[in-house]
Amino acid sequence: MKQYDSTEIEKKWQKYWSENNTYKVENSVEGKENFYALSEFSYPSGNLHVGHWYAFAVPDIYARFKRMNGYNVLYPMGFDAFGLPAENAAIKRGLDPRKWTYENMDYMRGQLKSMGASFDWDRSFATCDPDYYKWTQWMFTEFYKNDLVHRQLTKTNWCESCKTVLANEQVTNGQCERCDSDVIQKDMAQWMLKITKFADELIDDLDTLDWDHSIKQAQREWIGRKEGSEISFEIKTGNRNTNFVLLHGYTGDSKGNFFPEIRNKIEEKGFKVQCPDLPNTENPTVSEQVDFVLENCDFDENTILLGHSLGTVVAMKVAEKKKLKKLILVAPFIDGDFKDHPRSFSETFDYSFDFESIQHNSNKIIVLEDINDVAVSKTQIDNVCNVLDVNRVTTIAKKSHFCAESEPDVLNVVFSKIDVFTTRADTLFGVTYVVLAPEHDLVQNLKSDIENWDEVEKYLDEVSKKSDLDRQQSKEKTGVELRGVTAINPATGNDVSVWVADYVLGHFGTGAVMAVPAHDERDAEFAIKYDLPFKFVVLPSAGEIGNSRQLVTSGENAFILAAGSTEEPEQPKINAEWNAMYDLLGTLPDGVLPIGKRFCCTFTGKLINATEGFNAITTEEVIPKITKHVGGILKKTYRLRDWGISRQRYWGTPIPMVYDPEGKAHPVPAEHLPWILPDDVDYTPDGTAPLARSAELKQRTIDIFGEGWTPEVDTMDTFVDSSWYFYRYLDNNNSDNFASVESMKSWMPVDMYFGGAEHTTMHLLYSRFWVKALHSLALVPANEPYKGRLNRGLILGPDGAKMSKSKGNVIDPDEVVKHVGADAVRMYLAFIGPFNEPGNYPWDPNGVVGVRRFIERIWRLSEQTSDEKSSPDLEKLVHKTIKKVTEDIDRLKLNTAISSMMILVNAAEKSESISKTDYESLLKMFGTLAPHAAEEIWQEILGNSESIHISDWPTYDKTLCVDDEITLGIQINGKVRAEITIPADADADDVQQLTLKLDNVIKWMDGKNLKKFIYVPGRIINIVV
RNA sequence: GCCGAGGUGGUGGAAUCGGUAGACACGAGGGACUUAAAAUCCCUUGCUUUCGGGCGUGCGGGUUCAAUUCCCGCCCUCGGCACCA
Repeated sequence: MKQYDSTEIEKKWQKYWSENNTYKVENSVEGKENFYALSEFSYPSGNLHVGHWYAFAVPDIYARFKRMNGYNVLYPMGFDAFGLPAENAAIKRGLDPRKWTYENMDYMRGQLKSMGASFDWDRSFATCDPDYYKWTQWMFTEFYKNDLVHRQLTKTNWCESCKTVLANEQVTNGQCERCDSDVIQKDMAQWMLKITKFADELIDDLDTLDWDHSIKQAQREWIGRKEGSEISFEIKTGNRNTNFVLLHGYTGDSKGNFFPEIRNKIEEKGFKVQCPDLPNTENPTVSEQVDFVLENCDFDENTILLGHSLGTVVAMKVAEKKKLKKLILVAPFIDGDFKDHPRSFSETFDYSFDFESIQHNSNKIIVLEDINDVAVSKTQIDNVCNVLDVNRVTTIAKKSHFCAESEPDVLNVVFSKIDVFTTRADTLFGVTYVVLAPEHDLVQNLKSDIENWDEVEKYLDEVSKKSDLDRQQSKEKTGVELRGVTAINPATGNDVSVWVADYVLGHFGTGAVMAVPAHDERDAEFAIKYDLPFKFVVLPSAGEIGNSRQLVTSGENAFILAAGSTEEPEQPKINAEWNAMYDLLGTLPDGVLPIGKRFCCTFTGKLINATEGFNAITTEEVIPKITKHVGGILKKTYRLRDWGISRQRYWGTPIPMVYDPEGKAHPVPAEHLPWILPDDVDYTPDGTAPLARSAELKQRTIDIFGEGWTPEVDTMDTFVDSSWYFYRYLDNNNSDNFASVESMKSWMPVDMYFGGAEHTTMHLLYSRFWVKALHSLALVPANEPYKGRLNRGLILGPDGAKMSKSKGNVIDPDEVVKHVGADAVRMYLAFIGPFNEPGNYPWDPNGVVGVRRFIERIWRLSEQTSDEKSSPDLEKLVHKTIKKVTEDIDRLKLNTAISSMMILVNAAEKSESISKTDYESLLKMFGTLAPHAAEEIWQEILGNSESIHISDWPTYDKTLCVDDEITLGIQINGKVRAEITIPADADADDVQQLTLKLDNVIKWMDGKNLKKFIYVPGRIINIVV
């Protein structure tokens, strides 16, 4: 018979399938249900490795299984072709990234075809095709129009080596995940996608997905929803003599909406506020306004002077002459350089200032800048800051140019309060101090009130020198008190001290915490070190003493002890604070100590030796009550932050935005999409965006939009490209839409999505967000992309270590295919371990040869086929095997599916012959794993004329899957001592009689009396003596 | 520290509504065929043993006629989160 020549037949059938369109998929087929199987598409790195085979060839087995089971199966393939590695590799080799990428894709397509996978190549595409990124850009502009995208000045993760911004997900332990160099924080204007808007949905909708529990859990933790309260602590600064003068801007007056909230607040607190109507507001001259203020307003060294817009010019002129406590400049300027403004102020405004006097007279100067300001440019603010030593607060106003009735950032500068986030509002009565993160804006804003500023500044300096990693690892807590600043506990009205310490993180919650050392270990540590007081909150609760931990003090300090301390607490004493709590809760606390130098209470709330007779109340009940009582709000916070997608790189989707001469951003209209990536660019990275160097892009923008318009020059994070690619397979030639609604309705959501575990909190989360965003704009029917998800494991080198060139343990699949054939490689990878559980499996070169042997045995078994029926035993085994293989492939337990086929082949070889029908059943199952060999046998040896891969899956006869006779183990006192073969439906009494007659049984019963006879049909016999 | 998954021969792994632990394969040992090798085929292969048996699914307890499987307490590995208030 013919030898099995894998190289020859694989080439032959790959050609045949391609010519016969065997794997062509229609969007719908009469009488068939659609099934969308998807593998994460690949990056065109230039060469296929074993991981690609595991990712694509093994799921192909499942796709074929579903197809033969009557589904219309889509199993597509494309390329995620934009991105850093392509660009870096291209730079290294001095090639054009475009050419390099497309050449790689051509080469890899050939390699992918060698897998014998059932991809429908007509549906393929690459994300760098203008036809594709046109839609990426279109979606982005739709998001922009619907407030799902905004531009923001943010601290970004910057990799100095890659010269680009990284997403949080791309930073591991403060290092770049690609090149391991330290990531630094850099302030940059970034385009942000508002993923946080969907944070709740992204968590809650996980419940509707058929994913592994641990993948869902990882996403939940990544999003990191915390429910708690946001509570304000007012700051007491200055004294009763503090007074305010507020100066409005051009065309303004003291009524209208000139900071009404701020004026109310000032008055509420009993401070004097003067808010004059400046004369001639429609057409002012600076001298008349300044004179008016000097004549009509009272100033002293306790005056805080605030000016807004044109009012800042007046304010500065006033400050030349008056000594002030503070000068607050909201959107200031010191020149009349306004474009397109109805009035040039240069005519009547004198822009010569005596900056030295202003500086000298003003104890402190604060400048507020709105990054979206339409009236005052960044350059104008820069000019102010260059000549004056100011505290510059850059922010986003509620309304451009700080024109809203309520401008919280202005209020914050005038009247500071500390907003804290806490999940334990029930411990509010136990707050003994408040801590700000070193990055907190207030630290700078309170500068003039802080008596020990030198010390604070020194501390901030030290902290800024620490890397994130250092900060995490430093064991000892450090911090500095802000002397002269006091916060007020809103629950008690008591003063508490304010500290700055780096154990509070700037990026979580509000960047400030209320410290409750008695109920928080970190606060306790800090309080002990700096000798801060402890106050304990005990709710009358039904906690158990067994779960409790005692707190005892020694001297002034408190320590937390484990349960079981024998210290006897003294009788509780209720003080004023606890009475306040009682009033609020309507029930008396169990008890509160300190008494003398000893404290005692529990974490769970049950006081040891508690006064009896109080109603229990839970933390959950208390939190909303206390929060409401102090005017706080219940709030959720998330670990997840908005997704910054701007990259200062060349090889990516251009962000389709342009800026008008005022610098305001506009989306590129749909008719100009795709907004083509220019190719007249020197893309060598230098930290600025390569697109800024394109003359063509600049000219194109001017030609389309007009003189003075400039293009956005950043490109998008590649995770954007891959956030919607699964739609494009459905309808990849559609030029009117990214995919037709009908095609999305018939295929989406993806039934089974195969991919790597590393994407759990990146691609998998981003694309879920993307689909939800599209869904919220009614652009797609379903609101989740993937119904099923399977994370695959990793294929390790033969030494059990991760494959890497440096370790020399890399397996080249092309080499192995040459040696044993693609079929053996596919099957080996399926056999290596369960595909439905992500484990890491070492590549065993002998193992793949063993699988090749199995393929040859099936090949040779074709000689044993006969027109006669198989022997009854073999026939039964065939049906049992069909049942087992069907169930196992369906569950993606491919390893046991293969093993049961091996058992069948072992038995068939020993048998005289196997019926042609039975052999064909085996061959069909085998064909999912080894498509080429199966096709060759099917058509060339067995003489069938149609492809085996479009045949129907074999069926099994249930009655042939059960045995008439079964062999059971016999246990004596739980130990297996004998076995017996009996009819499957044997009567229990008969079984007992037969069993007790067996020699081995008699021997092991050793003459003892039978106490109990247990017979579990089909399972076990156990004799108890 | 918190959350999740897991720990079974020399190796990958099988068997979990509690019921003969180690299927299948790799490796190893022995044999057949061969001048020889490759290939192929057959046998053995958890450890131990005085050949009766004893011990064995990370460790220690428990429940049960019976535990890899269920319960309690630990240890270890991997993954996620982490000075998260």
